[in-house]
Amino acid sequence: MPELPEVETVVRRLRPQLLGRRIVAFETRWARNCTPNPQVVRTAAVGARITALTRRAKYIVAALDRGGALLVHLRMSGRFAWQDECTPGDLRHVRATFEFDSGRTLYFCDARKFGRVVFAADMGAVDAALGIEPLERSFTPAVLGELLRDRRRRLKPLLLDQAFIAGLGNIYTDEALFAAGLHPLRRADRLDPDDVRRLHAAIRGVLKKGIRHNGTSIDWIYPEGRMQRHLRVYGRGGEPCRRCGAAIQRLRVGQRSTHVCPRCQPRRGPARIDRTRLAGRA
DNA sequence: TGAATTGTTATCGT
DNA sequence: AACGATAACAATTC
Repeated sequence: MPELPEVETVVRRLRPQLLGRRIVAFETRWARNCTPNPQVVRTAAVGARITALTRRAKYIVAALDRGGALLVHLRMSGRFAWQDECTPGDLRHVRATFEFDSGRTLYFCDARKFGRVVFAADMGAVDAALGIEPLERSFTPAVLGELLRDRRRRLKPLLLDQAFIAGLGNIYTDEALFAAGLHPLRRADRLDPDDVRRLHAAIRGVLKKGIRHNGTSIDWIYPEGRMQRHLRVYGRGGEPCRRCGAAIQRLRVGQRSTHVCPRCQPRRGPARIDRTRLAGRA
């Protein structure tokens, strides 16, 4: 399930191959995946040149010289594969094809058909619907603190909300909360400044590490990453915490499997001993 | 056979 | 009434 680091890895690999290329043909083999519809996407795409290939949240964004942008969301199982490099597995799940003026054809393969190909005439509207980019300079501890302050949701579903912060999925959310020592059920507005600082550093830390390792491999869907060897809690239910040895718990939060170390991530803030008050009572 | 996966949407409750 | 929680949904693999 590609998240920010996996999408970033895909974008970086594809960028030199797609930049400046003109799309000469587009076909979809699964009309429902085209937004708003296949006709609009094809009309916008065919004949257009790609002037930039970037990432916004978990979207791959191809800016077009004729205006607007082509967006691809991989969702659960989307992958790109060049026609001449396709595996038999890819070939079974081709949902859309892009032919370029280079003569090569790029397949969008997607076993579960959740992926989306979107034409956005106004990228500003897309942008406005998405939360802050955690790796941009504007994402500071102070900004995160402000965003959290007036939210009463539990941390885990809030961090997964793409309109709140862009790019985190189940894996990196669990890893970030562990790295910050915060329980996924903690309420957003109950963090103290030090909690916020640790969460900010943890989010950026796990995402950067993910990108450095080309993302996390997830069975056949995304085989190229190495980040899975560095996961501290995700997928480790019942195994000992690498930091304290306690058994990692697997729970369900907002219909998502959630992994937590009960000792490193207490449900309430760490029990700090207030010595002045103890002294006063004695 | 059912559990697991993502993000959006609809619905219900506070 | 706005926000939060919850369930359903799309489709497939192991």
